[in-house]
Amino acid sequence: MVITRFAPSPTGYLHIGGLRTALFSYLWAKKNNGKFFLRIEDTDKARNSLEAAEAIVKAFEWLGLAHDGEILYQSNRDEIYAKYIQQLLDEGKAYYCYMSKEELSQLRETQMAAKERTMYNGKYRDFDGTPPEGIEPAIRIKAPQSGTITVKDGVKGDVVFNALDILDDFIIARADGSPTYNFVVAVDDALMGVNEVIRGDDHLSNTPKQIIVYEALGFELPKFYHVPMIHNHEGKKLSKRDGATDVMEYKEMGYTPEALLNFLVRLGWSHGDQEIFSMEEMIELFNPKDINKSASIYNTDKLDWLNAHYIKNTPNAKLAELLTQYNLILTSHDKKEILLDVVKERAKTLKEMRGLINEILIAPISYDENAVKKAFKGEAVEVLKAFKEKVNASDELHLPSDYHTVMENVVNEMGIGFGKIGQPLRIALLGKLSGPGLDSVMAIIGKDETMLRIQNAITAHA
RNA sequence: GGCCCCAUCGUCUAGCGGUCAGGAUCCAUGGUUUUCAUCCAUGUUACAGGAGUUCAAUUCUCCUUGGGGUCACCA
Repeated sequence: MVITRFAPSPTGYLHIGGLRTALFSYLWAKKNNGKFFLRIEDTDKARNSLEAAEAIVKAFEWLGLAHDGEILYQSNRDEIYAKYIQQLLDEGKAYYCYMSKEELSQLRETQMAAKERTMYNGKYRDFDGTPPEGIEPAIRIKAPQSGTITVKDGVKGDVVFNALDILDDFIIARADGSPTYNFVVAVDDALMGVNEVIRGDDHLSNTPKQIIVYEALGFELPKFYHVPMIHNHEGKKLSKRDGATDVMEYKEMGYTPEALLNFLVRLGWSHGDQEIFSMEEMIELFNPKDINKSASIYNTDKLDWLNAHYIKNTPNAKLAELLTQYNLILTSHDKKEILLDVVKERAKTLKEMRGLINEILIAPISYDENAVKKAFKGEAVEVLKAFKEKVNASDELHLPSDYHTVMENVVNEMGIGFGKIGQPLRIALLGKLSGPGLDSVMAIIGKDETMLRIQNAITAHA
C-alpha cells in the first residue's frame, strides 16, 4: 500500500508550491488505492499558529483534496518523541550536549574566521566527566564521521553525500526538551507508515540527516521524491512577495479548483503532450517517475487559459452556483440559460464573468464618448427610432432569433447594412462598442428594458 | 564559501543516438462574427559553451559558464 503525506509547517498560508507537492502526493496515493495523510509540523511552539493550520485545511476543502484519517499535530506527540529520544540515549546513539548557545556561536565564529565549515565539534560526544553547572543540555544524535550516505531519489537518482562534508552531531531535542524537525519528520513518517515521501527539492540536503535517524531507530526507509522548486520571475524561490501565493487568493480572483489543479499538475510533471486533465485522469496517469528534474518558473498565462477552458465547459447550473460565491444571485432570472451561455465564452475568471453579467443586466450609466462619435453619425437616431417602433409593435419577442428578425426587417426596409443599426444599438444597450451579440442581450433583458435603453440613448443623442 | 541539484522556443513541456527538434501558452497575421471575445487556420522563436565517446549527438561522459537549493536549540 502506498502511503504518502503532506506535512506543512503552520507558519503561513498554503502556497502554490506546497499545494503542488500535496497534489502529487494525493494523486500518487489515490492512484495506488493508498492513503494520503496530513500532518501539521508545529514542533516550534514559538512560531506556529492555529489559524494557519486551519487555513490550510480550508484550502484543501476548496480544492476537494481530502486527506485520509485524522490530521496529525506534532505538538500532541511529545511523549512519543520523548520515548524514542530516550531509546537513543539508552543505546548510546544520542547524548546530552552541555555546550551553551554562547559557546556554540563562538565556535561558529572561529570556524568562519578560519574559513572552515561551521559544525559542532563533538565536544560532548564521548563526554563522561561532570557536566557543567546551570546548563540545560540539548540532545545530539551521533552521526557517522566518515563514509557516505546515499539518498535514493525517485526524481534525481542516487545522490551521494559525504558524511564528513555535511553531517555533524545535529540536535534532536532542544534544551527545553522539545524535539527538532529532522528528528520528528523521520519518526512520524515511520510511525505513520509513510513509505513514499514526495516533497520539495529544498529538503534534499536534509534527507541524509533523516536517514541517520531512520537508521538509528531501526526504521525502514521510505522512497523519496524531491520535486524541483517553483521559481518566480527572477528565478528565485517563490515567496510571499511574489503576488498571490496564498492558494485561497486564487479563489478570490475567480479561478476554479479544476483549473488551478490542472495548472499545477503540469508544472514539473507531464504526460506526453496532454494539457487538460480531469481529476480522474490525473489520478489515472500520474506517476512520480515522470516528474521533471529542473525547476520551473511561475507564470500564470496558462492558468488563465485553463480557467477559461473550464468555465466554457462547466454546465450553467454549476456556474450559477459558483457565481453565488462572488455575490451574484441569478436564480430568479428567467433568461439565465441564455445569459450564461453568452457570457461563459468570454470570461477568463468567474470574477470577470460576474462583471460581464452585470454589464448586461445593468443599464449603462454613461456612454463611451469615442464610440458615440463613431456610431452616432448620420441617420443613427432615425434607425434606433425605427427599430424601437418595430420592437414595440411585436408581441412575440422571447428568443435572440426573434430580435434578430426585427433587426433584419429594419435593415431591409431602410436599405442599410447591419453595422448601421448594430453600432448605435450596441451603445444604447451596453454603452460601448464591444460585447455579446445584441440579439442575445435583448432577449436577456427583455422587451421593456430594451425599449427603455434605446429611448435613453435617443434622448441623450438626438 | 562548502556540499548538493539543475540547464530544449519568453513561459510550461515532449524527446529517452539517426526527428524538417513535437505540443501548449504567449505574441503576430488571416478567416468566422453587426462589434469585442470565443472558435478555426497560419506564422515568428529553442537544444548555454567547449572538449571527448560514436559512422552519427539535443540525447552518453567530462570541463566551463549560468541558475537554484541548503548549510540553526526554523520547518
